[in-house]
Amino acid sequence: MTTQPHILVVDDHRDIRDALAKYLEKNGMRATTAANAVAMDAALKAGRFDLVVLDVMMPGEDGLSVCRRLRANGTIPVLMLTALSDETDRIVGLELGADDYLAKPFNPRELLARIKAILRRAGPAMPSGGALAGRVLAFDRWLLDTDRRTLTCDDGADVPLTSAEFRLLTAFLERPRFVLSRNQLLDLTSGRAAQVFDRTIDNQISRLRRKIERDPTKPDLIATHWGGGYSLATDVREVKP
Amino acid sequence: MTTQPHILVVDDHRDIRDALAKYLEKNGMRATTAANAVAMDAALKAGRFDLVVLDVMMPGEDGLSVCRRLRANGTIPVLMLTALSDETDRIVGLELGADDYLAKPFNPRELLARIKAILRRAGPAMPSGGALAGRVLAFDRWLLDTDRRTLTCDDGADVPLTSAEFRLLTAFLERPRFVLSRNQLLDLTSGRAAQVFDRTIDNQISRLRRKIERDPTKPDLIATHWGGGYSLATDVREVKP
DNA sequence: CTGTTTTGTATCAAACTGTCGCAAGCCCCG
DNA sequence: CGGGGCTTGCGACAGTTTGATACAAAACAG
Repeated sequence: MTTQPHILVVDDHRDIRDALAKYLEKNGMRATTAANAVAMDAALKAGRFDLVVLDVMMPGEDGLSVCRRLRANGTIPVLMLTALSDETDRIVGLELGADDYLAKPFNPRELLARIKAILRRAGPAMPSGGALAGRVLAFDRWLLDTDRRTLTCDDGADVPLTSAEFRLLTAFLERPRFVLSRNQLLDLTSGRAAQVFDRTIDNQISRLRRKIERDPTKPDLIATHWGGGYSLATDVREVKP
Repeated sequence: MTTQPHILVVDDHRDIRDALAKYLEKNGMRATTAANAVAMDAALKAGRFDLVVLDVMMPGEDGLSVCRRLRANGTIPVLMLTALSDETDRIVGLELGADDYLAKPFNPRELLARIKAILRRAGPAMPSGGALAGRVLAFDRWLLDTDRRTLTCDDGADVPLTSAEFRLLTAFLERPRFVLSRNQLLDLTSGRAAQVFDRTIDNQISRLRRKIERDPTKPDLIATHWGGGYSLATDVREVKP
């Protein structure tokens, strides 16, 4: 596997959450944690994940409800955890669309094995243009054709984008007005974690700005948030294909 | 799923085997049974299956051994059954490549749910060998007749494809919008692994582009993913035969 | 206003890709 | 059976793209 799989661990117990994340990271994966459904939604919106490990028993929105919601909105694989060894509960979870189910207390090695089994199935099938494949998006005075990866200006000028620029722009267009940290952007564009002094994203922002900003000196479209990251400072609408 | 999934049930107990097959058939699947590893091999050779339900404890070749063999020879999903509830056994099965594991005695409803969960993942990526046989596919402004191996343009022009070009194009058409690495493409088109500096796929992509792209200088249909591979940047629809 | 941290961008080396040309292999046909 | 034409794999080479480093400019803290 060239890039590490990214796992989102959702559990209300901090100790379980952190231990699990640490164990996954020790075994060649990237892990992010969320304490409840709300935090999970934020994380999903902000980053790209390959699988969600979801505790059924949580205060706030129930794990089963969350699972149904995830299934309705996308295809991200879900592995459910529960303190109950109740069979009915297990079946309901699977029928709601979970990909697997594990009863607590569990052996972390088994969890890892199950995660790998699911990823083996789901992994190789990654769509290319993200959720935007085949669409045409309009923002500011630009039109982005996600198939041809070209930007067309109001005045008819065609600006070609490199692969990295396209992925960066796409990350923004999927989350207009949302502030994304360098880490998140690096995750979204190349699926890797940032190194200590990583100016990669700064550079790509700079290059992208040079192509799409009216005046790259005073950026309009991509805003800098000091100490925070960047955001797309305009709305995006989809053009009927 | 348009056609019923076809399940192969491998268990040495006739009563379990038959009851399971009947239950699966009552729930919208096709089921075939085999009493041991030898019978399973015969069945796999004779028909196309979507999943194998495999008992671990069998006279003759052991279920774990069978699982390892299945995994080595292909990608068909495997769900293991066992009388033991031993955790180690379960983990070994998963690490050998089983997609899931269920301890006897089990609730058939849970088995069905797990089968569906696996198929949901494995389903979209159907085995390639001639999945397109006898069909006519339309994409962009082209029509590909997979039987006659001819490519016809909107304007009526007939473009002949070489064997390698046809296999490459087919690989893309079976997985529109999915990024395929050079390794995967080489595997799909000629079944071999890439060498260190292997420009074979680059060349074939170049040749294919010259035939199907409007402007081979600025490819529209086959997109390059820097450091990743290539993808078909358009949808594919099947034309009624 | 001064020192520190963060950001923007130029520059460079390395990695990656597109394409050309050649040679070996294959097929068809005379 | 031999020859010509096509197909295919491969090395070579030039042009892009990319990440890292370096340093100046900008933003912030007191």
